[in-house]
Amino acid sequence: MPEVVTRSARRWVLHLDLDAFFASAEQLTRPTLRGRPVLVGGLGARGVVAGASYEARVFGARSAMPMSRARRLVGPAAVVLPPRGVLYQTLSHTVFEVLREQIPVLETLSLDEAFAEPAELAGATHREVEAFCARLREQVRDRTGLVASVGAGSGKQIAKIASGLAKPDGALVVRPEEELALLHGLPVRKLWGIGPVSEERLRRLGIDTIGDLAALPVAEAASILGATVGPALHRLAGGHDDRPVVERADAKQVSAETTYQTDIVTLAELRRAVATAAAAAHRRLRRDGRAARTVVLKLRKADMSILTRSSTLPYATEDVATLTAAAQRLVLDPLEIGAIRLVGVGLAGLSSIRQDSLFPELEQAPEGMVESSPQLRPERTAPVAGPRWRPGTDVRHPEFGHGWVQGAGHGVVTVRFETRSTGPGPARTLDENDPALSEADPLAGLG
DNA sequence: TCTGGGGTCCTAGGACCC
DNA sequence: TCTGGGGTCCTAGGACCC
Repeated sequence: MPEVVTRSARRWVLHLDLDAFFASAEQLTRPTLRGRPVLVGGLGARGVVAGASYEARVFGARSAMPMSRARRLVGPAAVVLPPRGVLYQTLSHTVFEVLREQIPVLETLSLDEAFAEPAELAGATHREVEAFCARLREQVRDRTGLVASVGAGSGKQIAKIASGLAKPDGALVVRPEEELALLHGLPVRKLWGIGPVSEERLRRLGIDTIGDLAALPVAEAASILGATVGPALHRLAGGHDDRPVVERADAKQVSAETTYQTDIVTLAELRRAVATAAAAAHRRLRRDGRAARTVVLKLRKADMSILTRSSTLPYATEDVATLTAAAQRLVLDPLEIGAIRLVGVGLAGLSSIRQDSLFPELEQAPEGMVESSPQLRPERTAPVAGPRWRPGTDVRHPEFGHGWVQGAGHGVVTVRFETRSTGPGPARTLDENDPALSEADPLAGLG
């Protein structure tokens, strides 16, 4: 047994969170959008908000809200854009790189959040931690143009709560002697791990604040919230949080799912949708260089209930035909179970069997040519007879440079020519068939 | 006007083995 | 003709996170 080092040094955990990340990334690369209410998310009838700028939040728009509702709240000034995942991933990567230059161990939670426990802050004073956080925020802003808020405290829970309170564009370092009072005054829902169901269950019992939860006997917390989660949350509510900050492990599962504009009602349609989802999930599997043993089919019915079926193969494989066939064997007939709005395929039981090949180009064979029928429109695609250019698309013009489509229709397309460094650019209306106009890489907007 | 997509972890029952 | 207990794997569902 290694010797246990008892440290009297005060522990400081940081939580960094980018402010309105998706919307800010749009405003960064498309200067015209700065100061305007931006909604990022699905554009179709079943779309939801993935990110809302602070200008849009003023009207009550929020993440996870149906886009139609957010649109109505914000009104005609709303700028609605499809997500540009590549851009967000690239910016996120840069932000984490900046952080890693000073903090070697980083626990990323998502594209826009990370925990850190800088060794140099062990035993630091409140003032020193504040200075450190200020420096981090400044560096993120200087190097990426993005605004991050930072929270700090003696553990992950308090650090995360602090960053939430620090938003927008702030930092909050909670003194150890102030933690309990801060924690106990907050509603239980603020505790990481208490969602709508647990919140309601606690509310019925008159437990509204984190302080109320902490005052409960552990056994009662366990009976309300579960034998594992209950005691864990009870400890957090009492301010006990010694969970370490560790690098994220490899993903345990990859998946791909699509909500369709109109419900799937026939077996033939469902089979095509499963093939599409399996192919997309397989692309992720291959990108990660992994093989999968378990295939999970996920169906969301029209009533929003979720049905899953899974099957485990005798060995892990990266073969798309084998994995797709396994998914197809799990399919249920919509005529029997009812209309289906979402189809997903998950691949689990992952192992990294990828070996370096002498002839890697031989493995770059084209994807299985699986296409959804014209009737099966995923949420993200344009209407069948829509205009040639979709709003939000990145484009390039040899004379005007990089830009993005603001609107299209009636044979013309309006393009805003600008990037991060140009400042607000001019809008030009061009013929939709203008041969000089071509689709461009979203990352060109970072120029 | 309804409710995305990508994940993690927990629970509980049954099969199967020793 | 009765009867245990532990461990592991698999499956299905559900809560929760951003």
